[in-house]
Amino acid sequence: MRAGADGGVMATIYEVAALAGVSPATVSRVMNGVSVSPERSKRVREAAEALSFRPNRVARTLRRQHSEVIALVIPDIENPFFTSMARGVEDVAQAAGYSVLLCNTDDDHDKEARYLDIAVGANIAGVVIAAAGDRSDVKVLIDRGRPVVAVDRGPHGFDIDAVTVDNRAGGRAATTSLFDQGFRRIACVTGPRDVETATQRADGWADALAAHGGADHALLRHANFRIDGGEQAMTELLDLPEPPDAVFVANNLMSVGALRVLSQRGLLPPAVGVAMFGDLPFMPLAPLPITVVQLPARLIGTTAAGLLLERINGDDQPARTIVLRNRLVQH
Amino acid sequence: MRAGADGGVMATIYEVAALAGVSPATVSRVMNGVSVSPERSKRVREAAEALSFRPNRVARTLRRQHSEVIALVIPDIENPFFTSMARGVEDVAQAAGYSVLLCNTDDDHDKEARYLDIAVGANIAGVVIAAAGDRSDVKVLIDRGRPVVAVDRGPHGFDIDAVTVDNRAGGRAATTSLFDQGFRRIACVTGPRDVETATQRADGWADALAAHGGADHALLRHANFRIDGGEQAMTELLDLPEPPDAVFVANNLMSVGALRVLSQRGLLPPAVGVAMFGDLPFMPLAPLPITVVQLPARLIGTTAAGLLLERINGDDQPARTIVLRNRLVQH
DNA sequence: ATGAAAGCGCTAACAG
DNA sequence: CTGTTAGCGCTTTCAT
Repeated sequence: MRAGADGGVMATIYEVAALAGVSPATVSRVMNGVSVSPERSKRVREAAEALSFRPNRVARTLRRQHSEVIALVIPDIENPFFTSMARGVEDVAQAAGYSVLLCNTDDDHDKEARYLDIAVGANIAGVVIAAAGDRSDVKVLIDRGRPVVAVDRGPHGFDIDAVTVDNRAGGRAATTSLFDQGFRRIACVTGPRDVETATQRADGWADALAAHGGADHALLRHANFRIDGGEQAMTELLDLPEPPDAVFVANNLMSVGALRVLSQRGLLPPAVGVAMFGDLPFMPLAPLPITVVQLPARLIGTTAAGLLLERINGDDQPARTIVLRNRLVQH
Repeated sequence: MRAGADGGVMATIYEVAALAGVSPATVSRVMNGVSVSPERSKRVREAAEALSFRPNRVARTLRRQHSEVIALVIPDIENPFFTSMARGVEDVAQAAGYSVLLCNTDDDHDKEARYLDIAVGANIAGVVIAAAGDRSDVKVLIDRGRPVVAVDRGPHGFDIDAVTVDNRAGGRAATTSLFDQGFRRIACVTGPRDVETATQRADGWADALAAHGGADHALLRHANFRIDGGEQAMTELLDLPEPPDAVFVANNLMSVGALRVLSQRGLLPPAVGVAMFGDLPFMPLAPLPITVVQLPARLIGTTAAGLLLERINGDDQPARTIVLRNRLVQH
């Protein structure tokens, strides 16, 4: 036994082989379930147990040129939408014997690029990515033949698998619902201009109002996709000379912010119309009368991980885009 | 260039060396910031750029016996407390050039053990772990000299660094606050018996009531640390012949469940007293009159990651336990 | 079914 | 400062 980095010990396949009186190749075969005589197999297993041998995955990866790790690249690990998705990815990956390397990009293209470089260098089997923006560059992976699946938002200009929802239709449905409830000055709080889900959802809002004299673009706000973004945008809207009587908020966290502001001003639904894209997480109270476009976050994750595993296993059919259904719910 | 796993190409240090007209060792030195003549250094950099070379971290790790990856082992990635913590860990790790391998154990000891085995085999530099239970076994890591830092809950019987909060004092303070508000039949909903944070917080509850005739243990409930656990326990309590007039709930998600049940029955605070351990995440409304023991989740993460990095860098002073302050807030 | 041996890409002595 | 070389631990032909 040799000393490990910090004085620990790491039994190798050679030591197991020596103890079991077989060759290293035989140990390798046993560890990988390749046919070995029962008698030797037993000796190997006992020797491995005795030495508390753990196969060195680093060496294996170097040799096989392929690791059992996938990377999950998301912009905000504190957003419940992405954690649900992460959970879905993790479940599927784990069941297939893969680990998940978590990459929180914070919507920062540099951080994202750095992570993708690491993924390449680590011989990652594949990547599920919710891109920081339209122009995220997954070329470094594609060039090396690593499969990539886009979720939620797609990096443009790459012909890769994607799992999304119909953002525009969702925005339209939510807004239409507000209109049907009798609201007429319907505002929209959406995300950054360079995030395609944000613009699509806002387009849906505009669509819905087009039939009724058109959307008033003074009532459109772009904010970050966080709570403070929602607070700020909602405050601005309420301070307008002619404030809206309803609002469609294009993501879950901004909805929290918007509702906080409304709540502070005593303007809770149904006094004012509220529709939101994505579920309000951890709502502790009996439901407010709010219109919600429910996103199948976990399903997005499991679906994406499934596609990725197929690609990892050699599937090379043309790129697919899977559009998952979002359900409109009236609380 | 050789074919990669899926037909991609991966330039090696040898190819860069050949193109730059230097030895592989020189390329390695350039990539690692070891002194090399400026002229050669430039040639190497250009060659690397031209071949879009990415150093193979797998090979490096095999050689160095040490990777720049730490594992974060948590029971529930969908719990905002752990995601905040994860965020803290990730920030510090990333700043120090480390990546984070996310391990979601789902409170399952087998899953946890499997992940720890993987961590060992992957030559992980260290582990931050919120153990699935008291008896989580990090021996496999300790034996090999890999540093481990416990957060939130500590696996017992190991002399390792830990970052915690004072659970008992928090439980006591929250309960005392309810008593001071005039409530007299104060129930407690806490987590599983084999999770030390759960029992400690319940002990705090018992402490607080000891001075006033003692706690009524018919009002104590153990549930899982999830929303449904809180719902179930709260329902049971309210259905008691003599229901409580207040409740101390020992974690954030169970509080959501408890409040949902209360809300459904029209029993919102201040009609009934509510105190909780951990912040209510994403509260969309103006604050209810609730007593909250605020946990510095992110700080726990950054602190733990800091300790871990110190250990990775060779610090071998005796194990430390850092107890972070939790603040009592009246909303 | 089993063993011998080469080599995955990199780093770190060691020698110059 | 620079090149040569020997592995890190494992898998996988290729023989046997």
